[in-house]
Parts: sequence; C-alpha cells; structure tokens
Amino acid sequence: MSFEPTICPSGDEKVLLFGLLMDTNARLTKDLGEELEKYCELPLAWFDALLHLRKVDSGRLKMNEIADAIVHSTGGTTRLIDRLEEAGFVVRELCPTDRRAIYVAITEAGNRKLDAALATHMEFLQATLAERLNAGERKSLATLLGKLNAH
Amino acid sequence: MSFEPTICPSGDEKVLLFGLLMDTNARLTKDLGEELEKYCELPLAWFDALLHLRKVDSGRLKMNEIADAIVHSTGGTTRLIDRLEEAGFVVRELCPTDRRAIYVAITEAGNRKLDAALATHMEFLQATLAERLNAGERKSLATLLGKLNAH
DNA sequence: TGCAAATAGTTGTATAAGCAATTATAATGA
DNA sequence: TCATTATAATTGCTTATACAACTATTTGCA
Repeated sequence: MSFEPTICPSGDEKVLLFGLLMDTNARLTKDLGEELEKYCELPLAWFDALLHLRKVDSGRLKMNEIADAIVHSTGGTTRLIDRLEEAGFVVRELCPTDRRAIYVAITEAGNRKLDAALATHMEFLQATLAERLNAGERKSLATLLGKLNAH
Repeated sequence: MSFEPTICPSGDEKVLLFGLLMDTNARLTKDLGEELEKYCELPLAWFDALLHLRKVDSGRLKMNEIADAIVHSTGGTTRLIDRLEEAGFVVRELCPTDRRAIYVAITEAGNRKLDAALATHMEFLQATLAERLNAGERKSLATLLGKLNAH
C-alpha cells in the first residue's frame, strides 16, 4: 500500500480510552432506553430531564439550567419540555424576579412516572453495573468519572 | 408536600453512577464533536465509523459489523455510509462469498481525513483526559469501562 | 431438491435535536 | 437616563437517526 497512515490501527492509549467511554455509554444508553421505552413508555431523554429536576430540592430548574444539565441546545430543550408538559410531567412557571426566565417544575404525575422508571432502572442497573463491577470498582469508576467530568 | 417519592432526590449509588457516565460522555462527546466539526469539518459519527474501520487490519467491515460497532440501527448505518461514500472516505465493495453482504472499506482519502482528525483529537484528549487523570487513573478507567462494556 | 425460515441491506416515513434568527427582558455605562 | 449589549427562551428550518416494511440471498431441513 502506498499510503501510510500516521496512526494505524489507532493504538494510542487516549484514543482507545475515549472510544471505550463512547462505546460503553452508547451500549448502556441504548439498552436502558429500550428498557424504559418498553416497560414505562418513557423516552430516555424524558427520564434524564425528570431525574435532574428531582435532584434539586426545589424540584424545579430554569430552562437554561436544564439544557445544561441534560447537555441539549436551548432550542432542543424548549421542544423537549413542550412534550413533557404536554404529557403532564412538568409545568412551566413564571420567574418572579426575571421575566425572561421560565421555571420548569416536576409535577406529581412526573414524580410518579419517575418512580416507576426508577424501578425498571434499578433492575437494569443491577443486571449490568452490579453484575460486572463490585462495590469497590463502582466507587472507583464514580471517582474517575467525576474527575473527568469536572470543568 | 402530600406526595412522597420513593427515591428522592435519587440518592441511589447505581443511579448516580449511571448518570455520571451519561453526563461525562455527553459533555466530552459534545466538546469533541465541536472540535472535529470546527477544525476538520468531520462529524463525530463519521470519525467514529472511520476509526472502527481503521481498527481492523483489513480496513473494511460489513454493514452489520459497522452498525454494531458504532451502535446504530442498520437503516441509520446505510444512510451514514451513503454520506461517507459520497464524500469519498469509504467505498462499498461486493462480498464474493455472500451476495447479500456489502463490505465497506476506508479509502486513502478516508485515511488522510482520519489522520487529520486524530491530530485534533489528540489535542482535545490531552486537554481533557490527560489533564484530569494521570496515567494510572487512565489505565484504571479503561479497565473498569472494559468490564462494563463486556456483554 | 425445494420450501420455509433466517439473514443482509435498503427504503419510506416519522421524529428529535441542532443551528441561526427572532422576541422580550435585563444589565451596563456614558 | 437612555442606548448599547447581554441574556432567556422560542420558532423556522434542516438533518441525522430509528423503526418498520420490503427485496434479495442464503441456510436448514423434510
């Protein structure tokens, strides 16, 4: 062959690590998404948004905070919240101190749906995370990902 | 509050770990995708497909093998390969032993493009992976993700 | 041998997400 | 104070992907 690629077959350690992260996430995400869709009729993106809302004590976030949390564009987040609101899982609320901003709050129906999804979720996670990694390994992974995620 | 969610605010260790994996990947993927798009005009999905092709000695995979590697549907993969072929980075080749199957092979132009992308990639990875995790941590992370990725 | 079932890939269609432009409001500073 | 700039969210439009239906080929088995 006349052409000689500089990195072939891409044996670099960092490339491989990043690829592994992408692959692992893609597979787990796909599997979990199918589980949630099948047993809860809940798209993964909805689950993700609801989970971020529940994570905060107030149960509500501004549009841009959700967009950042779920790593979507603001436009995409507007449409996603439209659908969630249509389904009754969240409501938009006016922000009293900034009339540009919109709060999105999880509803009681949203909380119930999330509870149901978490039940499914836990089975899935048991069958994947806990089966493949012991407690120490899970803790290590969380620590490493936390470092990687810091910005 | 009259309603009491069973898991609130979702303090379960496995839920948090999975969320961390999703978040970390989403952020890194988004950042890398923007880098590649900006400096190489190469969509991340193209990069991913080309990388998987280069990983194998023959530089070619069947459609279903690529679909599996990049975690796309077969339909989505057909369209993705259409675009890559249109751009000249891969070619479809007939399979001599099975007339249903199609080989996709990376071209010389594809290899050049991937080399350019890997240069960008390495800067990005240096600025993220290597800056946040030392060699031992990267190795640990790779091992843990490898276990998690096994199916 | 020949028919049923499985497999590989493509195509029609629907949808979710990104980007850029737009509107509305708030903050800054001359 | 008023004009400029920045910020929050939405909307129009484009595109990438999934899903399901379809075609072509191969495999298995009676």
